[in-house]
Amino acid sequence: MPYSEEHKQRTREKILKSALELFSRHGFDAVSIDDLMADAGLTRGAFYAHFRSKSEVYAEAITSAVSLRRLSEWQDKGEGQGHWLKELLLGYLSHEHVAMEVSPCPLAFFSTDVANRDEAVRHAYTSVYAGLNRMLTRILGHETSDGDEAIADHVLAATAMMIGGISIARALDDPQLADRLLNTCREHSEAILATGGRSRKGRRTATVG
Amino acid sequence: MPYSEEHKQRTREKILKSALELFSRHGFDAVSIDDLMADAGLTRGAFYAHFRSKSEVYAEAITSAVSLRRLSEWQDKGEGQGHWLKELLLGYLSHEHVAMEVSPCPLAFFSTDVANRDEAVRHAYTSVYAGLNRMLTRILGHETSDGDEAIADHVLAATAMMIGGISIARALDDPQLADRLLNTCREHSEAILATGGRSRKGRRTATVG
DNA sequence: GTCTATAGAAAGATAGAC
DNA sequence: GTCTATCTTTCTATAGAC
Repeated sequence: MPYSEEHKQRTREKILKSALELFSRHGFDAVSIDDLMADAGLTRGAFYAHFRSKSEVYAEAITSAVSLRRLSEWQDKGEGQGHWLKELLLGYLSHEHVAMEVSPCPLAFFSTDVANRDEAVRHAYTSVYAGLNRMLTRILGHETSDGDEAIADHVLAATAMMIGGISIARALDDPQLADRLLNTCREHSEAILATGGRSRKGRRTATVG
Repeated sequence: MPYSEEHKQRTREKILKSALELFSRHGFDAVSIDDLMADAGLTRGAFYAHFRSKSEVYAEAITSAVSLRRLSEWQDKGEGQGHWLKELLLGYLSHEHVAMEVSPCPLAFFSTDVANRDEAVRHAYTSVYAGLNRMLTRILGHETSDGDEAIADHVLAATAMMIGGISIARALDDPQLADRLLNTCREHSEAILATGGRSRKGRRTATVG
């Protein structure tokens, strides 16, 4: 065959990178397969050698976007947990993230769009969301006896504030208000994560499938 | 003229009601003007006697959806503030809201979609969002000397968690996880609103245009 | 104000050459 | 694997009758 397996893999990743960028910037329906493939440096026809449908590439973009690996590396840096947490929140709730100067988080940029898509897309979103919260719970040392399947309630609340904060900031046309929103979400979510839910009655955790 | 001004107004409100419902359920691009007008009991052609474009009806749907009036009434009920707050959060972060059995909040259901639309839409979203936070700040009695233009930072953080929580819950395909998410967001946002930001350094507030 | 008819553009997905 | 060509559907917006 004239194209190596490795070449196909590289092309696939190029398409997924364009997908994350374009779907984040314009939404699912506003991006055509023409747009997507042009951004990846190819044409329409090549698309279907990699994905069966537009919906499939959307789901794959969600799954492949979140580098949980990177989150894992952070915890092993040996730096203080407080410092690590501050860095994470500073990066996530930042103007750079709103302006997409860094890789956008699909949990925030796709959220309302995902609710309107098919079951496979919603499942991909759920997996990534649960994975992120599981990882954060573990890194912060708040896991229960259920092992790394556990997600702490206060982590869910904190990530909801983070995702909500950046989503709203992106929609606002008032930079000053967006700025205040990002700052206060950063402070409050840090407080929630740092206390480890200890300030709340019954530090409840549970497992998810 | 064969149609009274009152009749036109009623038709307009019917279209806006359908717009909120359909745009919430399917997203901006997935709703055609045909769909919208059919839901309102009319046909395509009548649309342009009420709105200049699809984008305009979207912006109007955001503005007209949020009944700040209702929020005002609540505060005058004379019931304890804690009880009032609990009711608000129970209604907002509920399955009924996710399932759209009550009128959906465009701040949550439109958020990522608004970021991709034109300036008028983003301005409508910003106005409604600022108005909600201003109102909550005032009702909770945390306003500053700046008057009712003031928005308290902790209110911004709490509404971000509320909006983020319901947005994510809607996207998830795991009802159990969605349930836990709604509950923990309710508890945490209530805690943030109830303390009035007193647990945080420098209870900062500022004005917005 | 509301209707039907239509113009004009663009979309998702497939077919077949290379 | 990637290309161009095309089928088929759907959309926004306008025109003109009532």
